[in-house]
Amino acid sequence: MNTVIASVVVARPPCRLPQAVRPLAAPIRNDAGLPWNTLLGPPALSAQECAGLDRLASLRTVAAGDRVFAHGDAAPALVALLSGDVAMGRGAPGAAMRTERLLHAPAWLDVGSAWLAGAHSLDALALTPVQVVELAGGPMQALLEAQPRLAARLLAALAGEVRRLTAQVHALTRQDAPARLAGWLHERCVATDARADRCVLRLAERKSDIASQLGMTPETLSRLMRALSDQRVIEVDGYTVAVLDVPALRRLAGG
Amino acid sequence: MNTVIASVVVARPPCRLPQAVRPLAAPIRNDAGLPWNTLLGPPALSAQECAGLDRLASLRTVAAGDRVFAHGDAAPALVALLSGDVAMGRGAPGAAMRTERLLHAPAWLDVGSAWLAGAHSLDALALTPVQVVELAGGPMQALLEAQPRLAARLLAALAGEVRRLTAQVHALTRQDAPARLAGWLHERCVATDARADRCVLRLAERKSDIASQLGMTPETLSRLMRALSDQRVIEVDGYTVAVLDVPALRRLAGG
DNA sequence: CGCAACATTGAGGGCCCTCAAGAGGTGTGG
DNA sequence: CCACACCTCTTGAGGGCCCTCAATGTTGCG
Repeated sequence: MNTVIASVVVARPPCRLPQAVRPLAAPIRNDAGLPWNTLLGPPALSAQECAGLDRLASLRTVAAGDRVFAHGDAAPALVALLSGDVAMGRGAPGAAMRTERLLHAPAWLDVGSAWLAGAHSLDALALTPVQVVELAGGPMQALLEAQPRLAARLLAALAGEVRRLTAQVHALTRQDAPARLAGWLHERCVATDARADRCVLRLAERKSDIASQLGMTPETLSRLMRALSDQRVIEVDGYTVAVLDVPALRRLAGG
Repeated sequence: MNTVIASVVVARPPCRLPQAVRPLAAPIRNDAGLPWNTLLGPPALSAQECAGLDRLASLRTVAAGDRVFAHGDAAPALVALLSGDVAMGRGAPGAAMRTERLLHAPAWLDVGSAWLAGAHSLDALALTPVQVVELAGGPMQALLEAQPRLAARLLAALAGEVRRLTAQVHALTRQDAPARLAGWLHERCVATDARADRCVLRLAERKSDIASQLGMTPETLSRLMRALSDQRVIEVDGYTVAVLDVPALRRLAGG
């Protein structure tokens, strides 16, 4: 008998998102403008600055289930996500990757590594068909000399990453699982409406991905959500979470 | 009777370090050159770039036990440590602060917040008499327009922070306490001598600070060190750790 | 209808924290 | 000089938090 080990691992989306959170197939932007202003935040860039970035930009598409890049890969360029969803994490190739962060376009995938002449420190896995833009490090450095104001924007982008990561380290070392979940929910509430005492959140990702980002297991997340429901702090219906008592969340988060 | 609440809290070093790790009183540099090259790494800066930074630099001294800055303070400037030791962490004023990171001069204390027009996200507590240099954000931005190459150096500094924090988040969410300790020791060995199978480390900080940075308690750290000793992977004598088996450390760290 | 993926719930156990006591080292005041 | 206070580290006992494993329910798809 011809025993051929033919288990070719077909690249495919690693997960099936429930209908409720499945992202609508976002139309790929084919019009001229790349979303620099969204990536770099206000104030708006000058036309000259946008043109400079456009000239350097190199587009690439990645199929769902493939990696945009892998940890350890040389990182010669800044990488930003133009369309689609990407999970950042680390895992052996072929094996399931544990998501440490989930990004929806538009967003930077790696705005730092290129400056160190180093390697990406995480894997980036396309969850949907994905389009990314890359800005080669060397030409980018030259562009900064012509357009020095761009540098401040990139510094701000990196500084934001530092702030986010610092907060995450603090949460992981100083807060237990209930406090981390309360903090995560509270942050989302504030982002929706800074003053309201109640708000409604729609979860845009699988609960197991949320758990993974919070450094806990899906089982623990489920139990904690149940506990918050029992305390009447939230009401959970599938992927819709109604927050009934925002101050209680802040209290539970320890702040 | 005149009951005067006279318990003035005298600012003093919050801890007593054992002689073995107590830093030698480093002479304050009063000579002209500020250590920009050490802070920003190779290649060396041009004389013009150094002069530009010198012009913006504003020195400040902080007594042992005082805060260089507190979390939530407005951060109008980049802050670097010129001499002394500083513990970064978060804690109520007056209360004991849990160290999340310990820095020895020269090093950046906060190279990011100023770009966000935001606030420091951690407290910085002087453990020894400390001298810091501050570079105001606005003038700094102007300097970058005159000296665009400086921007790349600052981007690299921030990118390094991002890489370090990303690794720390990964360790905290994906490794248990023994693996984190093994990884920490292994990293120090590699920094000392990349190829050797054994090396000797001198701990430059209290073990409780090491534990705090690794997200565990001093008791757990002590037990783990004992366990590694029993396995003949390391030998501990006070603040001297002799690593007998570097590959075993790498294995225990899960990589 | 069967299958696959995700979420939920329960039982059990291991890791690590908390609390407490004691040893060793360092600075202070008598 | 020496007793004492203070800080740190170590070691042990106990317990709680959260992970692991397993079974079941739900939803979407072929």
